[in-house]
Amino acid sequence: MNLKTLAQELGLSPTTVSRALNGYPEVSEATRARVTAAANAAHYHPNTQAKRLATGRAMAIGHIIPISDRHEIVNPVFADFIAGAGEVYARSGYDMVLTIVPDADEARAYGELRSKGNVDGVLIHAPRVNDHRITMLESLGLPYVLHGRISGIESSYSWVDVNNVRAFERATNFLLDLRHRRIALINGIGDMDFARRRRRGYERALAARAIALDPQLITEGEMTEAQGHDQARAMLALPDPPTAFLTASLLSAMGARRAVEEAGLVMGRDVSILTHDDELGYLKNGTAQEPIFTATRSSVREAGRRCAAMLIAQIESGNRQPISELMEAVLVLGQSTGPAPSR
Amino acid sequence: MNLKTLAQELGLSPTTVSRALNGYPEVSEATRARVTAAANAAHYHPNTQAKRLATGRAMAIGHIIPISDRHEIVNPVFADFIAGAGEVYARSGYDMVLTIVPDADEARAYGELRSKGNVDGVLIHAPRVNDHRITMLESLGLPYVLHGRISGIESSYSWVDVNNVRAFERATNFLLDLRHRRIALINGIGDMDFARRRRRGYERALAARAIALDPQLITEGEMTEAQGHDQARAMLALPDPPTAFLTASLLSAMGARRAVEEAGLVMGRDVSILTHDDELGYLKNGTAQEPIFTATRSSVREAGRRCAAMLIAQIESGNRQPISELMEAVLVLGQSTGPAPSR
DNA sequence: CCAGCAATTCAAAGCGCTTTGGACGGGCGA
DNA sequence: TCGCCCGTCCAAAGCGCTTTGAATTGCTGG
Repeated sequence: MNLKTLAQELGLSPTTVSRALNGYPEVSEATRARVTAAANAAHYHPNTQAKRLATGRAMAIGHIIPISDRHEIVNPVFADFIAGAGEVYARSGYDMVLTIVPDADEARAYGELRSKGNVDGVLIHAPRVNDHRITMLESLGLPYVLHGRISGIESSYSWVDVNNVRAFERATNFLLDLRHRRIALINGIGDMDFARRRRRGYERALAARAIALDPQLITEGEMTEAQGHDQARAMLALPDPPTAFLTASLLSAMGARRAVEEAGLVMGRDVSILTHDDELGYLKNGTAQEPIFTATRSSVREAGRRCAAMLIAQIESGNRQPISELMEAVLVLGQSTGPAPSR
Repeated sequence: MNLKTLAQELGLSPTTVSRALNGYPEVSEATRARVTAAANAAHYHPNTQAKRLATGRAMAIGHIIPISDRHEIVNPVFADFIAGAGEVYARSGYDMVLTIVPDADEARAYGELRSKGNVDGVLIHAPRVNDHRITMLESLGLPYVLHGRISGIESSYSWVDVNNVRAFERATNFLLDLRHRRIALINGIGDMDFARRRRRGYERALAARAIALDPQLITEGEMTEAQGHDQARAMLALPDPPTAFLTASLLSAMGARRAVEEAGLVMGRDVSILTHDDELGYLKNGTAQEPIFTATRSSVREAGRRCAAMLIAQIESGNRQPISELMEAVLVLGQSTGPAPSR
């Protein structure tokens, strides 16, 4: 079933049928009703490719996911982000096209996406410090929105991000208020921009109370259970071990908890753990009313929604002015933190 | 830059240029070389929409992801599966288009995908018992491959699946050989087909040794850390608690381990845990040489690759004969299992 | 030397839609 | 009554590619 035959059946021209279905005013309401009725009855949906070719709009948003041996971007956070963005795309009639590329080919992938014209814009994930993608996209002239920010870049660009500095500064202050002085940071991978910012918040809070940084208490890595466990265990074995851990993800926090328990200590009493919680769909921090871990909480799915909405707005308005949105994390109290044990 | 202008610059007709680039034989090697050189220099890539319209092939595979309040399909397993499939798509020149829909609209989404013609086929995730999607896709005439199987359906269809029955039968037998008699099953959601099959394997092994099923030792649910923890804790509090747990995912196993440790027991000595491990990229079961949990192991990413390859093969061959592939899980030995403690 | 053939190349139609520029007719004001 | 405008509809061009059918060229063999 296509436009032409539908038009023939109705005794109308394709022009009129097209206009009726797309809500143009130069068609009488009577025929519009007749046309929509017939279209529904015939389960007619205009061919996407033809529509795209005629309008020059791909009605699709690209996500490029680099895959490397070094580490995985296809992680749990990514899945939830995608889900949030996908909701918005679906509502707005956009397709989501995912491209998995070996990370050596990433730049080429953007260029091809552009020149093949199969997306109207792209969403950029997991920016690193001094990430080169922004300059590349600028030169391509392809609309984009960044999930996160890039510390090394001066020029302005569109982004949605959590206020990571503030979140981790508050978290650190919270632990300091509980009289913790040996606070460890189990961070995400060091050249990820969000990890850099979290560390900055942590350092700022310590500096404000004139507490010297102890490099032994700062680690980084892929945010897995094993990372949390191994790094926490190593730090607990130090001569002067930390009394509190700040972790970058729920998985790391779970690993840290295991290390704490293995050491015969009680979480929340002997050792406090405070983590960032992305509110992943399948990895809950207890219940909303009763969290297990005290956490800085910010929904990554919501971030996905906002990124998508922002990108679509940019595309449809044709506006190239960069816009941005900073989300604040809330600090929720769980059972994993308590006053520092007195020595 | 488009075909026409490229052809003009070369002093050739669009026909010839198109043929040169697409490898048709009726063009001399000399001009083909000249054309490809010019195309590369100009960074020319044929417009995807136009190509699709002209060829009638979308060069895209659809994944429909229903989203419900009840539970999340956007889970970690999904992310890894997607990554595997995406690798194959990228190599074969296909796009991956993800559609997120409220699960009430799922059927409609397939219909639209079909009639709008923006995919050449679809990959079906997470089949349930008596899943209706197969019959629907058959009637739509849209090529598909199923990741998993559907117990209630007699007709044949294309699928890739792990031999879940056998995996869990072997796992159960392994525990039985270690003299465990109270073996608990912490399963995935009950109406998921894979959960049903795993349970069948478990039941079959017990039946073979004439051990009665104890419904108190069988639970199901979303495979999260909390599920593993809560359900294991409840079972450990029974008058006659299990000495071994069989869990459906690494996350559940981690939860179960926590419950075991909270009860003052030692995993691998007092209580054994054996889990299924999907080999997720960011959720490793220790290292390959030294697993933490004894596990039935099968890479879901590899499953994604095989599903994608199978679907593309079907599409390109035009073959509508159902094909299928059964993957066997391997049983790897970790530190989480040991002989049943003597009473 | 020319018919016949293979190797190259091209013009033009077509994929299914949108959109521009008109055509047509009815109602209104002058 | 006539002219004009507005509401409604349509024919045809065009989006950028592929592909059919035909044209052109250069050779070969009789």
